[in-house]
Amino acid sequence: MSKQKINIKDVAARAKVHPSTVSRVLNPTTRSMVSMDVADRVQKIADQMGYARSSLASGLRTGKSFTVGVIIPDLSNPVFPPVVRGIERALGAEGYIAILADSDNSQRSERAIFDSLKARSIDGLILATAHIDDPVVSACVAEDLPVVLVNRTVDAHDVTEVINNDDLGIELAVSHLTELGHRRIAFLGGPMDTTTGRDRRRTFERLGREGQFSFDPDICVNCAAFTEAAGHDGMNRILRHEGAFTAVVASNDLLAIGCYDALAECGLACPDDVSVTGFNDMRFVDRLSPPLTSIHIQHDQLGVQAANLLLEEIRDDKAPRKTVRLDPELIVRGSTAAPSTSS
Amino acid sequence: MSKQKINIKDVAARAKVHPSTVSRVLNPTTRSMVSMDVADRVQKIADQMGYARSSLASGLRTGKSFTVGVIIPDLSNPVFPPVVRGIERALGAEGYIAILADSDNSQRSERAIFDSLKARSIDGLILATAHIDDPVVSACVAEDLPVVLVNRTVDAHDVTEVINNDDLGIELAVSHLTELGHRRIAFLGGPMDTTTGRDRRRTFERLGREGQFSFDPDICVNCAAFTEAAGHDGMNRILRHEGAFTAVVASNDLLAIGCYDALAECGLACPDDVSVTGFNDMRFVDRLSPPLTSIHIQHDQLGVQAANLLLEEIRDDKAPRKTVRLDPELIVRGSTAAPSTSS
DNA sequence: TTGTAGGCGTTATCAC
DNA sequence: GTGATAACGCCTACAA
Repeated sequence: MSKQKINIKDVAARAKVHPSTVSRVLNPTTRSMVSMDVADRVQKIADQMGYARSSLASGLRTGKSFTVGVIIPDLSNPVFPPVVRGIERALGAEGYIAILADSDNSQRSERAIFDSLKARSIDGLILATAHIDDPVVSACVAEDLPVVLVNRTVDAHDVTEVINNDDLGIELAVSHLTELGHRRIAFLGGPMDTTTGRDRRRTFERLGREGQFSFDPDICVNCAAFTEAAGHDGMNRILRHEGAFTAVVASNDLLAIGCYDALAECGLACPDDVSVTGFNDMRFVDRLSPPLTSIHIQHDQLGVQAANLLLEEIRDDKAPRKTVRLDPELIVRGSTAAPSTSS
Repeated sequence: MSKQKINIKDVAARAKVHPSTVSRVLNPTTRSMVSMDVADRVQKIADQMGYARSSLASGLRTGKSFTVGVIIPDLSNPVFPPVVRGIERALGAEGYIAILADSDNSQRSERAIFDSLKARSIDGLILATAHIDDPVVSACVAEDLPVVLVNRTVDAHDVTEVINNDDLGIELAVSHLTELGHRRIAFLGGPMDTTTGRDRRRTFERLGREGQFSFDPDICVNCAAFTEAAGHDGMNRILRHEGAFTAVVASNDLLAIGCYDALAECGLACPDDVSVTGFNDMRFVDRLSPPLTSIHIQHDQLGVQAANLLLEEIRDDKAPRKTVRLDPELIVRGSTAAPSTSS
């Protein structure tokens, strides 16, 4: 049975060489130090015996664990699974694995997770949880732990990040609506302590001030979280105002879904009475009724590039911090239409 | 700076005690062996210095890593994220963490992932990927690695499993339809190499033979995968047959969505022409058009219980293998209605 | 090219 | 109750 864990010494004994020789053979970097015939023989025996290096022991010795932490704010938000898959695929290709943790949108548990990850001597960290002012990010920087932010970023530090071009995203949404003829546009924003929440709102305001439509702060709300419930709530706040509007830009698809609910409760039809745009183009929004016009972000690439940049930094201390900004795309579906002339 | 990792020796030096004493203090199990005052002092100093035990070193010495592997067939299938969250929550509460891997529905990569996990000396494994005959499960059993299957199971081994009561699920779907008056019911099944695929079909057939409706193998197909595309394809195969039917039982929500597409392409309306039931009640199926009648399974509990049973087995070699079968619930929505009298 | 020896940080075991 | 010692499995100067 392979029940019994076999180690480098066992292999050495069978191959009649010293354990260090076996170590050298099994290590791509040092393999060239050993003669071809011995190397082949050792390799064959190791395979036969089903030897597998203990990453604990080798990690202890070398200080590298080939393990990366990944913290996600909410795995049940369909934006993240594809990002996670991208991360895993890219890491796996290089022999790294991911410890995944869900912070449940709580900064406190993010911190706790971070501490627990540190104790496991991870080689690096990918954070999808960044807040504008984020102690975990600061800690990584202070401790020189390689870290890459994905989707969201922070203000303070020079940290590698792979984010969506949110300016472009909001521009696409707004110009789509203005081209349809909308002039009074409401905004359903996200939490202002995240860059995605804040920056999408900023861009929206800027476009308003630039005259692309008539900006009215009364119909621009910030939601407490990127959830359907928060979107529902936020939309109700907008509806309470007098300000007429013919369209809503939601800064996230879940908010848009909450918006759908609030509109329906008021007897407003989408897109006949109000057009709605989402953001992220998460899975299944094409099957809502009406199918949601949204801003498609490159979920997969977000993950893949984050992982690859992290590996670069792990391998090279001095690798410069980078910012990758991926361009999104407007996907027009049934939730947007020209404003009805009657309104 | 805490940049410099501090270890048990550093703490010992500062506290003027032997490293083993520090180890004893920091270890809940052995803390009682040391006098209260020394324990307190050491603890305080350790906290001050920001000491964090190296889980690598301690794992190497003790043979326990407090790490569990989790293999998921497809994280982008919305059934799994809540299961994963349940797993993580339960593991985290006990100081364990999860290495998550997505096998991409491929048995080959499942095997590769398994090997890579083994090398990381995980304490146990949770598999959501089980096939009826699964070499990875066999390997776990052979090597005495604690393993828990979730959602799907295997035939051959006596392995702890946390699964949905699929018999009940199909019964709920079928009796809902027969109560509505349906007599000719089609079946859109999953891959026959998974227990979920096979057993749901078996139950469906049994109910047919028992006379609950008229069973017709021509309108019962097995899909190659639990995906929309496979469901679409499968439904087309059903539609090609002469056999008239007024309802479809899909053995998974993604298949049901594919079914929606195929029906729409044929100009058949749901539920007016054909009623459809899904299975899993994954997130957002309540927002499809029409909202999908589905079998709600306890996603979260599936994960939580799997994690807890795994912890039991990790802690006690001799813990008996258990089977937990969670009862699902029928959620009636807009995709089912009485058959139209015209058909 | 291969062997030797020491240590990564922790803890089990023995001795005091 | 505390200290000393060895070992978990691996890697890497250094020596031969």
